[in-house]
Amino acid sequence: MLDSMRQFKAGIFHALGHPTRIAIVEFLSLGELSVSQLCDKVGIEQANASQHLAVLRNKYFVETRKEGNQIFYQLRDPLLGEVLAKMREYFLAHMSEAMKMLQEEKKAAKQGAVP
Amino acid sequence: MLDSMRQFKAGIFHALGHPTRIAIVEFLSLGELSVSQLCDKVGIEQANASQHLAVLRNKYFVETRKEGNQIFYQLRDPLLGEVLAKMREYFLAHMSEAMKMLQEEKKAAKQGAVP
DNA sequence: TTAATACATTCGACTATGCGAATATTGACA
DNA sequence: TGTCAATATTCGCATAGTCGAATGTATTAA
Repeated sequence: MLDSMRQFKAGIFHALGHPTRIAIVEFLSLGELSVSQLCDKVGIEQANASQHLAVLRNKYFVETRKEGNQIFYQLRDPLLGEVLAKMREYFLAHMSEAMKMLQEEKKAAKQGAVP
Repeated sequence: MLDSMRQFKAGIFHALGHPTRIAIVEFLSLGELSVSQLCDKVGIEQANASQHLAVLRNKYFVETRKEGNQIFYQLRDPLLGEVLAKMREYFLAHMSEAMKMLQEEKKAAKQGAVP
């Protein structure tokens, strides 16, 4: 049972563990958006957006409203915003490390790009 | 730059997006532990533990203390505990959904197990 | 120095995830 | 009805993550 709970928690984090989904959640935290609006803002293909939205739906992060032809997504619980706010605190408190990590990621990306 | 920030955030969530690492963080939140102690508590192989600890180290979630032959791990920032506490609130507020998700995961696991 | 212990890293196999292209579904409207 | 527009799903491929076994590296003790 404990293990199930951990699986649940990990699932939550995992769903937020992709930059595109972070972007989606951030945009939605400002208000509801249709899929095509999200595609524009985030800058991704429609199919890809649907896939990421499916992940967020499966974890009950978002809910949808159908209006004619299109579907509007919005965040389901302001608590999620608070979690992200706590995360922001964490980011600020560890800004120097954040920068270090970003540097390292850039380095790794460059190495990967010159094979 | 915004994108880098999102990558950073996603990296944080991603690092917590695995049940084994959740377990590790939960045990460490009670106090520091050596690797072998963690292996016992979590119930995983030593190599696997090292791999997961490497992920947590790369994200600066944990810090280490060497004592003789062994290495003790502890959480690095109580803020992380607060993030997890917020998450706990979220879990409690969505308990019914959590159960639903667990049911679905069990179903999927059973289907996968009878090919 | 050698042997043993504790931890880290690498390796190979497997699984999962992400992407765009193609395809399906649904609703609006002529 | 047929067609278009918006969204979802499926498919094939490539990449990344996970696991245990094997190997590497320190550190302690004999």
